[in-house]
Amino acid sequence: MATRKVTKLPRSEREAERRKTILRAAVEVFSRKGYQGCRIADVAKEAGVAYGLVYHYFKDKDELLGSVFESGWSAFLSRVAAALSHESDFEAKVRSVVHVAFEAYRRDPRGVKVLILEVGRSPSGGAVNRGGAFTNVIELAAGVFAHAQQQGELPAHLEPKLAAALFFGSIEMALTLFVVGLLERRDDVLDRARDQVVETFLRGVEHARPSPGAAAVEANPSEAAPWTSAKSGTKSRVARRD
Amino acid sequence: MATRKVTKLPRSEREAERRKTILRAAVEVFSRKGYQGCRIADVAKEAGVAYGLVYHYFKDKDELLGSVFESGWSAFLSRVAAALSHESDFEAKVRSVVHVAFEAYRRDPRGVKVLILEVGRSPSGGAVNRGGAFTNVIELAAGVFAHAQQQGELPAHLEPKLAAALFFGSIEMALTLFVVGLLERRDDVLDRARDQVVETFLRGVEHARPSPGAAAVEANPSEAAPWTSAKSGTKSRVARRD
DNA sequence: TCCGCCGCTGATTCGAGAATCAACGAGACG
DNA sequence: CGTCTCGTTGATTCTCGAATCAGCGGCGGA
Repeated sequence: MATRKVTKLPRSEREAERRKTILRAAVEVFSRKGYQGCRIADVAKEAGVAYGLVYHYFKDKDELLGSVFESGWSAFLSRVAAALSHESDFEAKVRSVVHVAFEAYRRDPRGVKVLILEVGRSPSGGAVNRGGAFTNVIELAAGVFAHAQQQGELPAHLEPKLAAALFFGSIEMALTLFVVGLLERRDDVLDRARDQVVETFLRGVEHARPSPGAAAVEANPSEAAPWTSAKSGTKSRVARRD
Repeated sequence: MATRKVTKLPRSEREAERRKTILRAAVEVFSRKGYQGCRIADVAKEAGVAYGLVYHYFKDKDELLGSVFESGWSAFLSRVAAALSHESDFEAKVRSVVHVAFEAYRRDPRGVKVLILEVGRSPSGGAVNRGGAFTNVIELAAGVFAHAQQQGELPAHLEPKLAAALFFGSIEMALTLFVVGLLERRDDVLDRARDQVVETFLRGVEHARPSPGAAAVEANPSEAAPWTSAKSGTKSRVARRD
């Protein structure tokens, strides 16, 4: 968007730029039509380039979609890894990973949607090793849980891989609520949801604590039930376009 | 499987039987190749019928796949509803729904895989109203949670829909572990996993209690860590073929 | 036993979209 | 300023699978 052809870029940079443009367009189309449903022609049109150019940058459809997935997923993975390395105690780690996931969604709902809707779902034949990616996060997280168990921060009888699955399953489905529009994509809603995910995972539904500052809200009846969006007018209508 | 053509059935019943055969075949192929990836020819071959017959029973591909989804999903929904109506207190409801889900997986892994891999994931254009189905369960469960809140069994500050999402997200991802082969599909593993799902959801990872009878196991070192399957030969290479 | 209906067959048709390729022209380089 | 390179174009070709349809034969009824 920003750079029109006005700015002269050296050959190589212009090329890399093109490639990224196509990749972005692919994410866009992919998020609308799904892995199998999208046509190369759509991607080309979305990117504003000729049909054939897509094949100049990517061997075939599989490679294109593979790249889309790859770049999104590795970005997410590295953010998660970074978050984990910044924190030392278990609760903080859990909190920061959830934070990363929600932040990613806030930043790029489309991209997250693509990842959510495709990871681990689709025929084993596909070029993209989604199954492998799925396995990776699960095992990364499982390592964290196993470590927490050794530190005595977590009951020893839990299976770490399963704990990891419950963790990411919660995050994924929570984000799915937003993706499908059951919850409104609004900052305050996202924040409270994030807290509830963390609390429920750590302490269970029965003992989940309210979001920090929720007490204040509790005292103010007019803002009492932010979930049910009493006054529809406020921000409402976030530009739905998924 | 059981009935060959030996047993003479009245016309109408034979037809209904055929229809079911095709539906079953569709589930099978569908679970292998995915919604978009499967070809009608595959379904016909799998069912052992002529290509054209598929079109005799189903208007087109979409209707076929819609029926597959519909029948599986409605069966699941009614079991869930039944389970809910049998129990009165909150914990029991949670436990029994998880039980239903795991039981469904035990009975028909392929079918569950299809539901898991397709529900809520795919372009909104699809004939099947998967999104609607997804919304349905979430809202069914949300009702249960809201009711529990009124009974004081659950903190009032939780958003019921989100709680429902966390609940089903946990179940789904737990089953996914089995579907992709990260956990072995064995009765004892399934049982323990089921308990851990319930416990983690109700009380959180930090306070999840061991499975009933785990204490007994705890006392017996040889059976100590069934998760990590000390003796390697046991689990290893689960016959990946989903 | 014979007739006619209709469940069933699978080769054929048809369209959609993936992948190719020959040609064009803008920038690089002398 | 001319030429050459290569990014770019989009019509063309080719593949693959959805949907059709004309006819066959098993089954039930008379």
